[in-house]
Amino acid sequence: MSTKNKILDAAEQLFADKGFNGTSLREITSQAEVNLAAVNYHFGSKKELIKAVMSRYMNELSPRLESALEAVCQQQGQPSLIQVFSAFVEPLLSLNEFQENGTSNFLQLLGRGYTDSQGFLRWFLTTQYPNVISYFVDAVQKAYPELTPEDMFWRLHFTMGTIVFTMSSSDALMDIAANDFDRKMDIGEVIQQVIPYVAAGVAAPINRAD
Amino acid sequence: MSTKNKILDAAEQLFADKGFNGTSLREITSQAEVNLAAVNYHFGSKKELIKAVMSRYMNELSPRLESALEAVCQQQGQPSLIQVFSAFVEPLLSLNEFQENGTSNFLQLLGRGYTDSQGFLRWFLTTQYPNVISYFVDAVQKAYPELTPEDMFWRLHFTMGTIVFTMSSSDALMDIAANDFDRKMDIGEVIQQVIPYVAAGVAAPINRAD
DNA sequence: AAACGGTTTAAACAGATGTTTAAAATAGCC
DNA sequence: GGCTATTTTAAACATCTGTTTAAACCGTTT
Repeated sequence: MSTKNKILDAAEQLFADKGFNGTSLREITSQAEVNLAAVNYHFGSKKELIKAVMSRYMNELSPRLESALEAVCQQQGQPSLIQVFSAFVEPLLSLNEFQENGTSNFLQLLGRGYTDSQGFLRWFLTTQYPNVISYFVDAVQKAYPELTPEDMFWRLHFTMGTIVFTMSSSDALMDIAANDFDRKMDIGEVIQQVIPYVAAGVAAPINRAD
Repeated sequence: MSTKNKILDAAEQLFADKGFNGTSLREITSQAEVNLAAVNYHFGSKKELIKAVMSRYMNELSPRLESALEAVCQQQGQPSLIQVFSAFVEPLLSLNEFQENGTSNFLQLLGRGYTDSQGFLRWFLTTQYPNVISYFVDAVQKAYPELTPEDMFWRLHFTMGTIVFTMSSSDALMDIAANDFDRKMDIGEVIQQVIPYVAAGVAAPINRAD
């Protein structure tokens, strides 16, 4: 395994667990068993390392996501919102073959990126991977044509929030659920739990009474 | 204004903007125009300061929240989920009279607390203010009796996630909305937008097919 | 006026942070 | 083997972190 990949793997795990600000380069390099200076040699800076960790996942995920959403859009008849959201499941779960804890790590990183470091990661994702977003918007548009662009905007961000936030604390939540309900869930089951919720949320009737 | 309150005000604003880890005591004390050592003198440590900032809001909010939820529970007839969630609106908006940007700041702080510092704030809130949560669970239970405790657990956390996550990036989202749709919203309108979404999410049909 | 408790202050503390340096080690190539 | 370019290494860098210290300050009480 190359030094570069050892750093990426260690950084990914630590970033997911403790956030970007909460993880030092020394923690990363000692877990990766490489020299401290290797990060700046291979990546230039900590900020570039964060981008590299996210890019590795996005480059794996975004083509699968785009084709899955495309398939839903192009199937004959109007797709349901459940179908649109379900299109995410397989690509997301496939990250587990790409990397250990891949699905969970990626979603946690996404959550971190929205709140840590003044949202520069949100800028990075929306500018670097605009296709995923526009494909998704098209799919939802087809499934729920009555939704105005403005309502769509908000509901997509609510959805993003639900997913990302849930996943960023999914480990803690799964622990609680295991204790309280005696049922051990994996990340796939949590995703299955959240889909009806977000689908119903997006499909909620529009309240123009106010 | 006392030194203690000057620190609390400055810390609140900075914590909301940049997170707990992302804000140093020197930033806080220089914005508050007090000496650096004042934080440790008055609060003991940074961690205690964080608790104090949150407590100031929770002590203001939780009695209002409890009585609002109690009122919804005790009204005759079965309350709707929209009513349950709407019970949060007035208490939350009342924070704006208590403090400038109070509503927005508090919700952002809540969002920070879930992801920053390994969730110690989640522990703090659930142990220090269990009444708010149990009142809320009761109210939802009444509004949607078919929901099993396990599904309830997940959907309440999805809801928490939606709210908190949306609000923690509400400033950025409101900016985008103002640009794209030429409509300036305030925090109250965002809350009104999110209520149908979370109400429909919690009310979603249970999928036991898997 | 003196003594006192509470508060503020400047300074220093020890440790952690991201980054840079220059020498050492390693690899690939003629 | 000898040369070159890439990579690794230990050490130092300057800066920032939360916290502590001890002296100074202030209003109150004796």
